Amino acid sequence: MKYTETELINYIKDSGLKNTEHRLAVLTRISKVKQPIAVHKLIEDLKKKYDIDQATVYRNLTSLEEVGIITRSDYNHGHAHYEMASDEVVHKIICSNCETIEKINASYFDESLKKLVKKSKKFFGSATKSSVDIYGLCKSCI
Amino acid sequence: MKYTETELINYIKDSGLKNTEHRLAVLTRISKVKQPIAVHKLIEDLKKKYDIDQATVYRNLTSLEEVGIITRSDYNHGHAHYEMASDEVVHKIICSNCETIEKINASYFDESLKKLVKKSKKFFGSATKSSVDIYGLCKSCI
DNA sequence: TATTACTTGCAAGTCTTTTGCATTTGTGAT
DNA sequence: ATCACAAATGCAAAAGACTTGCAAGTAATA
Repeated sequence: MKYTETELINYIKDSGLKNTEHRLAVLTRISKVKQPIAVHKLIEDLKKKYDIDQATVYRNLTSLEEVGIITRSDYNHGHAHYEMASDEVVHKIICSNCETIEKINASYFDESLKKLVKKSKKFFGSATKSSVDIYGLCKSCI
Repeated sequence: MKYTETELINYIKDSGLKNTEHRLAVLTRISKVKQPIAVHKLIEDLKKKYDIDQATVYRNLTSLEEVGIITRSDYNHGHAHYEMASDEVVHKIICSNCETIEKINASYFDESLKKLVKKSKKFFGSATKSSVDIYGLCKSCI
C-alpha cells in the first residue's frame, strides 16, 4: 500500500484533527513502513529529519489512533508498535526474540475469523481491531 | 482448570528451576485466575500474603515464562499480563478501555488456525504461542 | 487578520521493568 | 544430617516507556 501526501493530509483533516507539520511527519513515516514500527524507532527516525520532541510524537500517536487512522499493537516486548489502521484482519508471525514481524497471507482463514468477530460483537458494541498473532523464534534467533 | 499444589511444584521442579516459596506463590496465584493477570495486580496481591519484593516477582515471571510454564501477553495497555501456558490456541476479546479480558469459545475456529500455525512453522523452527485477539469497547465502557 | 482552540517544546514526573551486589536458601552429594 | 555451590532474594538504584503542566506557537475559520 502506498499513500500520497494528499491522501494522508485528507485523512488527518477529515478526522477533525489539525494538519500540522509534525503530525503529518509522524503519519507519513508510519505509512511508509510495511511492518508495524516500534515507537523508539519512530522517534529516532523523526528526530533525524525534524526538530520534534518525543512528547509530540507520543501525543500524535495517541490522537491519530483515537480517530482510527493508525493502530497500536504490543508484541510482548514492552513497547508499542504502530501501523496504518485497516479493516482487514491482520495475521502476523512475530519473533519473540528479535521482534521481526511478518504479515502472512492466510486468506483461507478469513471466513472463520469473520464468524468470530461477529460473535465477539455480542460482547462489544463493536469490534475495532482483530489480530491473529503467532509467536516463535525465527531462524536467525533459534 | 484447577491445579493442585503438588502439580505446580512438579511443574517447577521438572523444569529445572528451584522450588522456592516465592516462586511457588507466584505460580499459584497465576494458576488460580481464569483470565490473564496484570503484573501490578499480581504484585499487589502477593505482597498482602508474603514479604516479597517486586524484583523477585519480575524475575520469577521471567524464569517461569522461559521454561514454558506461564505465558506473557500484552494487550496494548502498557503492562504485561500472565497466565498458565497452554498448547491450545487462545481466543480472547479485550476491552480497549477497562482491560477486561474474556476467553471465548470458538472451537469451530480451530481447524483453520491449525493450518495457519502449520504454515507459520515454515518461518519459525517452531511456534510457541498463538493468539486470536479481538479488541473493542465492552458494554460498560461504551 | 483576528480569534480560538488545538499543538508543541521543555522539563519534570510517573509507571513499568531491570540490574548490581551482598545475603540467604534449595538441592544434590557427602 | 550437613556441606558446598549454584540459584534465588531483598534492597536500592537505575533504565526505559510514556505522560503531564504550562507557557508559547500555529492551523482553521470567520
